[in-house]
Amino acid sequence: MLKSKRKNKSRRIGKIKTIHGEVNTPFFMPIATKGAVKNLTPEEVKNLGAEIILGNTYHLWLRPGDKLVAKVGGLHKFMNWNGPILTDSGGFQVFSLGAKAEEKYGLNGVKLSDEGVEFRDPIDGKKCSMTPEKSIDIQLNLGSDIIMVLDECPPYPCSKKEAKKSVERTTEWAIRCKKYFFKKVGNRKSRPLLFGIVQGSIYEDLRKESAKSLVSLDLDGYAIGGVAVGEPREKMKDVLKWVLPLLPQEKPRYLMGLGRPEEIMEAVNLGIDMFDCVIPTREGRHGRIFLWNGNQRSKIANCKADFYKTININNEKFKNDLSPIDKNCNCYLCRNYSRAYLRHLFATKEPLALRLASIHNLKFYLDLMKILGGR
RNA sequence: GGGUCGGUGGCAGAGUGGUCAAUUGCACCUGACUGUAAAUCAGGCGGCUUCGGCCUACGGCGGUUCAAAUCCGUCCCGGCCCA
Repeated sequence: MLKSKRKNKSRRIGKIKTIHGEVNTPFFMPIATKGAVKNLTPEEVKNLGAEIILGNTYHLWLRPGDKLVAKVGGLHKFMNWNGPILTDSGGFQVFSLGAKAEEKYGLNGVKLSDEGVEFRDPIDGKKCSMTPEKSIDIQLNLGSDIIMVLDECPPYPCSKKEAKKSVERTTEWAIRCKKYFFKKVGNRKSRPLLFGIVQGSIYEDLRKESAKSLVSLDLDGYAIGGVAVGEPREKMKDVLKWVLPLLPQEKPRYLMGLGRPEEIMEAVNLGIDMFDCVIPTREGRHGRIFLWNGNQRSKIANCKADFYKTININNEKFKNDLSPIDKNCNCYLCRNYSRAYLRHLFATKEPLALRLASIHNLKFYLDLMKILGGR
């Protein structure tokens, strides 16, 4: 499925086969949590160079409901995206809707047990419970191409005791997911892929234990989760160095939720194939724009982190700046509009600002992946 | 002309003797954002500072008081009512 090329021994270039077609690695998945990449049409996302997107089990289960999506023929049809879709399992919401959210918003968070997770829907307060089997069911109903097992993503910092517990639970849940998945899928020739998620916080033995037990399950691919949750950057690199050698060469590796461009570059160089992150779209909506910095290709080839910079287009200094956003970019925004115009759109809260910023930042990320993949 | 209510920081609008350089909202400035409860959130927002304070400010001027955005007099300006 995957082969490695180039001088850099760890860096890999290959393809992943899914029901909805092949995807070239390394790749970045724009995030369509609720069945839409915010502010963009699927056609636009595709034209920016995205080959695969990510949807979320938890959100789509609550709204509009996986049954409805199944009824109309799956998420692809429902949202009019005919490329591959990876669905996250809902495990991350255990983390993101957890204790911190409770503190901050005064809402009930989540209750974890060996059986599964009990959530309270933040929008209407309704109690919902998620189990490994339910997560698989939902993802199958959505028609996902790459299904993630339900995992427990602990916050940072996390005591070793808690991290150990979460690894054990994540492994146990992965076993249940696999069992249930194949019970449902049977021997179908064309079936979704099922990925495991390595946890273990910043503890070497736990990370390794997690990776080994998941690898023994012989899943279709492996993700590394529980990173970029507040730990020091060096720790994240350590995690990759501990885990990656234990993962099978021929199977895809997915670094969940990452990241900043230089983090992605570093991770690709260490042997990661798949990424997803809200940064380009969310930060774009907040006015942060990613810009290429000169000879980006050679800089990336030389692993230099200064191949890009960011600006906050809201800053006053751009008020009268009639120059293009990024003269090294040929996206719709950069071809047609000035910095002053984009700033004006943000300042006056014109929705077009969000679209243009999302288009540009996603193009930046997707172009980065092309360069990293030698495409 | 008479009566009446009011004039507060870019705007709106609190405060009605000391705890007021003055609540709050908007605007403005800056920052954060990593498997999206996120077009969100946080901080700043008179000037100077050796960071302890100092100076100038609640329409103008003049008073009362140890002390006034707050009380009194007067003038200017605005809204409403009566002639």
